[in-house]
Amino acid sequence: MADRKTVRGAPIKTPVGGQDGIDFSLIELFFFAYRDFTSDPDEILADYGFGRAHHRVLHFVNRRPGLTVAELLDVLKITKQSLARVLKQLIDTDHIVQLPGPRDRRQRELYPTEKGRALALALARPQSRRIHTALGDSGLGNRTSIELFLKAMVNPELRAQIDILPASPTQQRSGDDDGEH
Amino acid sequence: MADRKTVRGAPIKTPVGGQDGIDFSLIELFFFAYRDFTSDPDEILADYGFGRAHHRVLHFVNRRPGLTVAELLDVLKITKQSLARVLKQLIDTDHIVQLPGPRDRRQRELYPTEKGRALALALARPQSRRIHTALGDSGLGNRTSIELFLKAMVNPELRAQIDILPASPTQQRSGDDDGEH
DNA sequence: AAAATACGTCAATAATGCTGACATATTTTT
DNA sequence: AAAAATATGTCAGCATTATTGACGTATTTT
Repeated sequence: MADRKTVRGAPIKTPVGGQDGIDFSLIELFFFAYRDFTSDPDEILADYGFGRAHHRVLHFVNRRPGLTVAELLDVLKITKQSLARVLKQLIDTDHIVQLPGPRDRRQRELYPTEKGRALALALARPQSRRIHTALGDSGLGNRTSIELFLKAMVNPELRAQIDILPASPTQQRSGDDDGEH
Repeated sequence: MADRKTVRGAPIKTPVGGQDGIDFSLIELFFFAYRDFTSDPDEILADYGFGRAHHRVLHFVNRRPGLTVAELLDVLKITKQSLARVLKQLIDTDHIVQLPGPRDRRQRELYPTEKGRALALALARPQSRRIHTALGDSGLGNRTSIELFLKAMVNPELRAQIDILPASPTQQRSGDDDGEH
C-alpha cells in the first residue's frame, strides 16, 4: 500500500494567492463589501422587525409600482410561499397596498404607500451614500464604470430585466453635491 | 377631515428614481451582481451537500492557513455555534484539518488539506472568471480601480483585517513578508 | 489554587428559503 | 356553458444558516 487513505489530512500551509491565476483578493473584497453594504439597512429594518427579504420586496415595489406578484417573484427568484410571509407583513403594516389588475382582475398590482416609500428611501439612503463615497474615495468618480461593471457581473439573461427598470440618476450630480467627504 | 388615518393605504404610482438623490439603480445592480456572483459556487457546493457557509470557511482557511477558530470567527463575524456545524462537516469530509496551536495548545490552527485546497480553487475559479470578464467588458481593464472601490465600500474598521491577507495576483507584493513562516 | 481563555457542544429559537398540496377567483379555451 | 388554465393565497412540513444561553474540558495565566 503506497498510501492507506490517500495521504489523508496532510495540512497545506501555504496561502492561496494569485499563483493559480485566481483572484481571491477581489473575491473576498466583494464578500466584505456586500456584507457591509447590507448592514446599514439591516440595522434600520431590525427596528421594524423586518429582515433583508422585506427590504428587497419594498425596494422593487417602489422601483416598479404596480408590478404583479408574479413579476416580483420573477425578479427576486424566490417562490410565492417565500414571498407570502414578508409581503403579508408589509401589507399588514401599511407599507404596501394591493390593487386588482385593471385588465386581469386575478392579478394583484403592488404599490407602496407613503409609509412604504418613506421606508424604502430611508433604507436606500445609507447604501447610496456608501456607494458614492466609495466612488469618490477610489477615484472612479462618476458612476458609469461601476454601473457597467456590475451589469457585466450579472448573468446575461437577467440584464434585460434590469433594463426595464426606471432610469438611473445618471449624472444629476456632477461633483457629488452631498458633500459627504 | 384632513386625514382619518393619515391617508392610509393610498397607493403611490410613481417609481422612485434619482429624484431623491438616491442611486437605486446601483443599489439593485449590486444586489443582482452579488446574487449571480455567488450562484456559480453554490451549484458546485450543492454536489457536496455544502452551502455558502462552507464556502466562506473554506475560502479563509485557504487564504490564511493556520488561522485559529477565534480568528475565523472574527473574520466571518458569526458565532462559534454557527461555525461549529459547517467546520465539523469540513473536517469530517477531510477538507480541513486542525492542529493544536504551537504556542498555545488550547488553540486549533485550521489548515486546508489537498482536497480542501482543490475545492476552494474549484469554487473560486468561476467567480474569478466572472469578475475578470466583467472588468474587460466594462472597460475597467485592470483590477486596481475595482479593488479600491470595493475596499472603500468596506467599513473602515475592517479594512485593516483585509490588508493582512495575501497578495493579489497582478502585482506580487514587494515588502510584506509573510513572516508567519 | 483560582481565574481566565479557547474551544466544543447541547438546546432552543429566528429568518429565510424550499416543496407539495389544495382552495378561490378569474380568464381563456373548447 | 362547461372545462381548463392561470394568478394568487394558504396550510403544512422541512432545510440552511444564523442567533443566544449554558455548560464542560483542556490549557494558560494570575
